[in-house]
Amino acid sequence: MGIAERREREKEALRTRIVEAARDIISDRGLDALSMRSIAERIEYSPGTIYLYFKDKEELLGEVIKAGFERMGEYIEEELAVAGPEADAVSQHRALGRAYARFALENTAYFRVMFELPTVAQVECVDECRGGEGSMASENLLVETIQRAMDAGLYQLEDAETGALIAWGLLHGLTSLYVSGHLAMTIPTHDAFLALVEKAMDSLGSGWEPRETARPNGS
Amino acid sequence: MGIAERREREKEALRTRIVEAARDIISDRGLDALSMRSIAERIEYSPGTIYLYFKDKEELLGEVIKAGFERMGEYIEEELAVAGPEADAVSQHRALGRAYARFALENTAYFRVMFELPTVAQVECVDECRGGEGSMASENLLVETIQRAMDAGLYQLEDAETGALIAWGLLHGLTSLYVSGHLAMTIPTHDAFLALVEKAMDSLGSGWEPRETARPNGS
DNA sequence: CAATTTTCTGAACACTGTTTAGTCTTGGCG
DNA sequence: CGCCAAGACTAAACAGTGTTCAGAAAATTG
Repeated sequence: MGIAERREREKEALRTRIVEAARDIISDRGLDALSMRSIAERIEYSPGTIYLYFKDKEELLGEVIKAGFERMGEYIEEELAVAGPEADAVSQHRALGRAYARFALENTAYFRVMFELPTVAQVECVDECRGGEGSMASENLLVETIQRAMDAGLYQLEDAETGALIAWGLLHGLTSLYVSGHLAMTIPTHDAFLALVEKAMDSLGSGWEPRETARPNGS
Repeated sequence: MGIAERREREKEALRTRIVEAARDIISDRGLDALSMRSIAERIEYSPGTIYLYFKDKEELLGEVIKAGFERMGEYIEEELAVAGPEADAVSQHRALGRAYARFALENTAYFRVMFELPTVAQVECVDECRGGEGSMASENLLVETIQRAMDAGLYQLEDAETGALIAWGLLHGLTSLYVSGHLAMTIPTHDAFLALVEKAMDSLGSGWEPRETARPNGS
C-alpha cells in the first residue's frame, strides 16, 4: 500500500518546509526574529504543529545548522570551480579560505547561528561527525587538500590534520571577529576584510613553505 | 554637603554590584540562566530596580563585557610576568596568545558572551575603542608587541597592525571553535588545545621570521 | 456509513524583558 | 519636632517567548 509512503513523504516535506522557513527568517530578519510562532505563521500552521516534527527548538536549529553547512559546501564548490580543475593544492586551499569568507559575508546571520550557538552545535556536530555524514565534509576536504599540498612538497607540516585546524582557526577567527563587528574600527568594508584574509593566508603559506635554512624551534 | 556624594557613591556601588551579579550568574550557571529576575534575586532587589541603573539588558551586558576585557587584561599581565620582564618580543607575543587561550578555558561562558553577542559587542566596542579607553588596551598591546618584534628584526611584516589582526584572528578562531565544541572530536582535552595553540603560533612565527631566500608571492 | 488513527489547533503554563503607578524611605527646611 | 518634596524602590501588569496538552478536525480503515 503506497499510501503510507505518501504520508511519509508529506511528513518529510513539511519537516523540510519548517527548516527552510526558519532559515529564511534568520536570513531575512535575523536570529532574534526567529520564534516558533514566527515560523508557524510563515508555514501557516499552528505553533504546536512544529513540535510534531521536532522535539525542540534546539533540534530544529540543529537541522538549520546542518543545512547551513551544506550551503557552505556550495560556496566551496563554486570557489574551487573558479580556481580551475587543475589548480595546485595550495591554490585550492586558498579557494577554500575565500569560500569560507564569502559565505560568511553573504550569510552573516546564518553564519553566526552556525557557530555561535551553545550546545546545539556541539551535540549536532559530534553526532554528525561520528556518523561520518556529509555535513562536515568541508573539514575533511580541507584536510585532504592540505595533505595533497604536503605530498606535492608545497607545504611542510608535521601532519595535515593539525594544519587544517590551524588554517580553519585562522579563517574562522578573522571571519567571526569581523561579522560580529569587533574589527569595525580597523576593517571597515567587506573588501578590506577579503584583502585581510588573503594576507592572512599569505602568512600561513609562507610559514609552511619548505625552506633550506634551519628552523629555530622555541620550547 | 557630602551627603550627595555619599548617595552618588552608593548608587555607583549598587551599579557595580549588579554587573558583578550578572558576571557571576554567567560564570556559575551560563548565559541562559541570566535574566533580569535572576540578577534581581541575587542582589535582593526588585527586577524593576535594575532599570534605574541600566537602560537595557543590552547596556548591562555591555558593562559585563567591558569588565570581561579588564579581567582578560589580568590574565595577560600574569602571563607576561611568567615570561619574565626581559623576554624578547616574540616570547611576549606568545605569552599574549597563551593568556588569551587560558582566559577562554577558565572563563568559557564569559568568553562566549564577550564575543558572541550581537550588537552589544559592536556598539560597546566601537564606542570604547574610539574613546581610546583601557578596555581594548589588549589589542594595542598586541600591536605594540608585534611592532617591537619587527623593530628587533624578529618578525618581517608589512605593518604591525595587520599582523596583530592575523595573530588575533588565529588565536580567536581556534579558541572560539574549541569552546563552542566544534573541535571536540579532534581536540578532546584542554591540554590538547593548548598544545594546538602553541603549534599554531609556531606556524605564524615561522612565516614571519626573516629569511634569505626569495619570497614567492602569489597575486 | 461508522470507527479509528493521525494531524492539527487553541488555550493554557511558566518564563522572559520592560514599563509604570504607587509606596516606602530619606533629606531639607521652617 | 513636623511637613513636604525628592529619590529609591516595589508590585503588578503587558506583550512576548518556548512548550504542553485536551480536544477538534481530517484522513484512513473496515
